[in-house]
Amino acid sequence: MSNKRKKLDPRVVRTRQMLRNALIELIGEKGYDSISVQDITQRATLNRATFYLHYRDKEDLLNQSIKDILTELVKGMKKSRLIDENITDSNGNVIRPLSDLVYVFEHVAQHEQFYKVMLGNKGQQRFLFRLLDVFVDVLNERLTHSMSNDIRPAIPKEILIQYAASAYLGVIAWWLRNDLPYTPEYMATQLTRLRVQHIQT
Amino acid sequence: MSNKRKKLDPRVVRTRQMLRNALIELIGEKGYDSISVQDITQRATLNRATFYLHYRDKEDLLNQSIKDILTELVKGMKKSRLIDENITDSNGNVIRPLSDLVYVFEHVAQHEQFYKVMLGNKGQQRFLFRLLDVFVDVLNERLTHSMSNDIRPAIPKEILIQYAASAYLGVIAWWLRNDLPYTPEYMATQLTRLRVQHIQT
DNA sequence: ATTATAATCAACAATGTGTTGATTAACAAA
DNA sequence: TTTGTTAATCAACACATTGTTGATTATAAT
Repeated sequence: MSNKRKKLDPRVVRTRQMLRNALIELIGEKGYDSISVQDITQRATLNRATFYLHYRDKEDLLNQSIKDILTELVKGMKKSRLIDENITDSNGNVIRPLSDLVYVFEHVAQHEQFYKVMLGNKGQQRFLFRLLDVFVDVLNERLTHSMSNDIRPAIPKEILIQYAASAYLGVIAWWLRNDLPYTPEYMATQLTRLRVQHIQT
Repeated sequence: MSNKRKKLDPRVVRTRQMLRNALIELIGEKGYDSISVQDITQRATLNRATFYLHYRDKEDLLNQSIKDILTELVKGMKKSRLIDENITDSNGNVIRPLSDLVYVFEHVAQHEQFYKVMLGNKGQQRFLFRLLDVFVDVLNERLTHSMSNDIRPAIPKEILIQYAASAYLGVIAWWLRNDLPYTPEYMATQLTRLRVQHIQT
């Protein structure tokens, strides 16, 4: 996560981890709004004053957590994308999923609780939109790389990207709501299939 | 909106409307979380006690507003959908948009401030998901009506629906963020085009 | 004009906030 | 193991927000 010039007191690490876990738990239970700093420290079995030693308020705590998770996601996707080719066979059928999409689902599965809460009914919309931005960026890169055969009537690129990025997000949220009923590979394959129908790889 | 057995004191109507407007304004300004009942009544130039005469808390106030808007949306979409045929020409090209989609964009434009706030960064995720459900329901109806030519490899219907519904939602949110750069008809046409690429009308 | 009810106002206990200063506990390095 | 450093605890603080109350004023309907 965050390297602050080599030194990091284990007590600090422990405390922050406990606060974050407590926050996520509580958001899932009663929603972000009705949580007090008291609630968080109580759940984390820490003194309330300790909280203010690390974070300005619960807002601050949440933002830190979001930042860490998304940094990991972006890094992982970039790494996965290096090994991407041969998505379709000679008939244009999808034979394997885009590897960065697979990574996304694996990453989400690994942080299931966090994503379940944040992409659920009681989550924070800020996170949802920041995640959307990650997908938008990725799609933007892909689309600028491959603007070849334009057969279909022109749909503004921006709309196309928003369409697809939101669709990804929605499918992921559905996957979480249903307790990950399919494997990451399977999910990524479905999205890849839907993708090639309106975006030329 | 809501007809409560004919009688509705004009003072009540006025008060509730002022409270709702104040809430939406404030959500857009500083986010739902940091709003106090005091803030709301102050903005609405009403006494704080008056608030509790109408709503249990700010949660309650928000839920009422959401309910009213979505009821109007669903009703309008149902009405529009009665006049739906001849979407594509003989070549399969989209010549006009699905009429209920046009209505959606018109409705959103009419309540621009509300949707801008609720589908923006500081909005409430609850609303987003309830709106998503509206789209899911519509798509579900459509898909059960027309399960004909299955050429492509099977993608679970539920995934397909979540994909499309989320995509709609995302495009609408984008449209709002960019201050409605296209007409409702144009937007609906784009979505209709994207639709026919993976869902057979 | 009279009756009903909505809105105002001041006051209330209860809860949460953010901060402080003093104390105890845990860490890292010699 | 001892020692200096820093993290965590605890009690206490002034302050803001909450939800409710009872009495009063203002507005609507007949």
